[in-house]
Amino acid sequence: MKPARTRVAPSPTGHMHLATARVALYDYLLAKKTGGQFILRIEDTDTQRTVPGAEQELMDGLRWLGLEYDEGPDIGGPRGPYRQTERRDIYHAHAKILVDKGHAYPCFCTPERLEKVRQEQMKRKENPHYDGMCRILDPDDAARRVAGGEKNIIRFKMPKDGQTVAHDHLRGEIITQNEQLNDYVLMKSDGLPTYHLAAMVDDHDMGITHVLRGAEWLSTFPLHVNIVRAFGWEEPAWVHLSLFLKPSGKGKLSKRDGAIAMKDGYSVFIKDFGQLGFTPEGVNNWIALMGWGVAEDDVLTLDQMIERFNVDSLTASPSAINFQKLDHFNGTHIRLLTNEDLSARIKPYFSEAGLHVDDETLYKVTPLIRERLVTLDDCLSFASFFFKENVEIDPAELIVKGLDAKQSAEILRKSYEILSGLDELTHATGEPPMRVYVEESGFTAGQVFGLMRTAITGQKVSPPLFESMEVIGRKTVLERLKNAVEILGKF
RNA sequence: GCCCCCAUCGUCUAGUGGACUAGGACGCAGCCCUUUCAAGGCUACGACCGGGGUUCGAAUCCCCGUGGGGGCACCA
Repeated sequence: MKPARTRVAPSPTGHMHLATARVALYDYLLAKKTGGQFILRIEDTDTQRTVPGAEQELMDGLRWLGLEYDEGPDIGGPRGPYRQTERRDIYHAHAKILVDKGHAYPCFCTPERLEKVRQEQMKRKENPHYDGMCRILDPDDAARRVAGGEKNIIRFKMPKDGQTVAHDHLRGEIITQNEQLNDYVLMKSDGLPTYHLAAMVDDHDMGITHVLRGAEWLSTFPLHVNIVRAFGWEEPAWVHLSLFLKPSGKGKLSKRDGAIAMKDGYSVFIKDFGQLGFTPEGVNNWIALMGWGVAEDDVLTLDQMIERFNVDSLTASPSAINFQKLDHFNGTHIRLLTNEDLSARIKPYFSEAGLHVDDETLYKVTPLIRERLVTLDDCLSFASFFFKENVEIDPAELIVKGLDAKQSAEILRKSYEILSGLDELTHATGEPPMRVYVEESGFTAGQVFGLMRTAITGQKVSPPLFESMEVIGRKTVLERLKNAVEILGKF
């Protein structure tokens, strides 16, 4: 396959969300697979909706995911600029070409008139559309009015008869009766182009070979094809990706769903995932498989995805997002990390919680919790006690089911005695004598070890007990046992 | 309302006319392992939207329904 040039072209109007990330992922995979380039282009022609910081968030998001682009607004490239507001002249020149060729025309209608026309059409139960008032103007007259400074916009002159046959890579031919199509606006009164013109011009100008975009563009697809053909350009391969649906499957996933997801510790915004303890690997794997059919072995790293990727195996039907699957992929990829890597990744969560973490201890703790982590921040609930001076114990937790305070105290006293008799406390030295004690005492392993766990870790759930004690160290373990006995003594 | 797209387990999907008793993954249930929680292993449950064609043969091709989704801006 020839090297593909792909692009992700988001508009900086809000937080970067899942759908943008997936388009970018597939763009990236296709480009890397074929030895081509992946480009970031900012579509900021709606100056009203542009929000400060959104562009930076997009760039940060792509980098966090590991989707390094080869060309973009901040790094430049041979086909720049990569911000549409910096390409005004290009669009004006191209709009003029279409007008000169008779494929577009100036329109002098006011927004007020347009609104009135729309109202009347709706009253008559017609489809709202431009009524073509300026389409039939004499081109020379129109040109004179424009030259005279009269306010105007440029509309595309859509063919009135026949049909448009457009080819979507995943769906085949999409045939539209031209009478269904509208004379869409190409150039707005603010002097900036609409998406329809800007994207077509840029994709051509930047040598894009494959246009991957959301299926919400399918309805204006025939328009776009007509624009490209009016210029006489070769078309890219059009790939309309299936939409992401809300977890319920009811309706397209929207930015508003972010707030809902956040309550459960999830998000639809890329910026949040790191904070929530998700890894780029997990997120990539998750979104990759919504819309891309992999028969088996679906745990994939970016490199493995590149190897396996194939545009033909993308799916056309919409997919409901499923956060449980994100958890699964996240946990799986965490377990795939090396000890050093995982340690480095969980360290910030401890720091943010105000805990001082020394690397030596951390390297010993990480193997103990790695297979228990679903998200990186789970490290806090499992391992905070390793980095605290004292643990807080709920006295009620020290009374194990089936035992009274006296018996519990006895177990802990005996444990203290056994462990304090050891020169060294490790997993290997600590467990055998305790096993013997369990055997001889008649208490169950669950009772004895459960009590010790509470006393030493302050938690009912923790990493394996003896491994944990080894990390904590003999001195601290004994202190905590003693402390627990004292607490029990107050009963 | 009009136009367009889609349709396999609850969810993501494999399947491109015979190898389908329809495969995998998540979730769910059970069992094993086990000092807790996990991880891991095993097992179970679970789907071709309906109706017509085409064909010796259809999950797979065609048509019609139905359902779901998207779009109908001087937004992208």
